[in-house]
Amino acid sequence: MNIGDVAARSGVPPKTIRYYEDIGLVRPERSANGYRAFRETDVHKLTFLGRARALGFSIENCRALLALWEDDRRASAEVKRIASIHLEEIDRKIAELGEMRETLADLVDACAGDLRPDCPIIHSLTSGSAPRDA
Amino acid sequence: MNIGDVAARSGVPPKTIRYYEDIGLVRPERSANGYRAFRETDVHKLTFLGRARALGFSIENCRALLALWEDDRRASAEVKRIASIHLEEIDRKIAELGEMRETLADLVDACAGDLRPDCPIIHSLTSGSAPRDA
DNA sequence: CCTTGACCTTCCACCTGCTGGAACCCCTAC
DNA sequence: GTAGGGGTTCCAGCAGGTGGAAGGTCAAGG
Repeated sequence: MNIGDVAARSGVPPKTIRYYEDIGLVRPERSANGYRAFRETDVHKLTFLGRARALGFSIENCRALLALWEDDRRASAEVKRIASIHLEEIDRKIAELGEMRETLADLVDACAGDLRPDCPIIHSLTSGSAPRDA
Repeated sequence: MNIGDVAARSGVPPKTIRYYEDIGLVRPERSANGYRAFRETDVHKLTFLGRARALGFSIENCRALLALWEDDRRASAEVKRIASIHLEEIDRKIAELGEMRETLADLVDACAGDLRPDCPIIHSLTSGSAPRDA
């Protein structure tokens, strides 16, 4: 199977597949003409990678998950551990973005958005106070 | 004022300040010895930048906001426009992370996390089905 | 006067995770 | 034979810094 077919079937773009080979996530064979020759398992691997990436797992986590995926004698605890840590990280990011959102929404709300130069957003970025009062 | 003092007062690390000079966000003078010589306004600018970055504004948005900050005749509408667009982007990111979180939380929840190899997380990444039932 | 240590300078490499493009090869169809 | 749609390699670049090496500067202490 050529890279284009694999890309179509796994949903991972050819460029990305080549990159994944580069960093050792997949190791396709080579045909006589120099083309990468993928097996069914490679398609499965890449699909797996695509899903893991879509859940926000880092490449390094993907590498670990892939190893566990390939290991019949894995302990599900290890998978759960990786996923839990990642989940916490996502929660942290959501919290961080949520705080940004709150502050920013308040500022946008407080700004008249007209032709006058006076602007609570600029003011807040300058002096660091949120426009809670006023 | 030397870069260390400015860093301490603005909260922006020296390395980052140099980088900001590199990309033209600040333009400190130079002392006879070659050291960067910052004025009070540079401290204010960097503080402004630090706050804007903390709110997640991109460097290019920061550049635009800085220009508006320096323009006495700005229209607050322009500031609000930039902030609103950024706010929408944050909302999109939060939504995206929220979806990841949901899926991942379900998976983590469904995983026994013991010594057995059977794992809904791995299974979901393999076959694409969430463990809604079971 | 010399040294020590904390500054400062520049430049270059690295991080994450790809993506775009150039220059080239291969294979099939017409 | 030639046009097209594959494939290949390698190099550069995105954001937004960060780390480190090699070296210059300056104030204080011996």
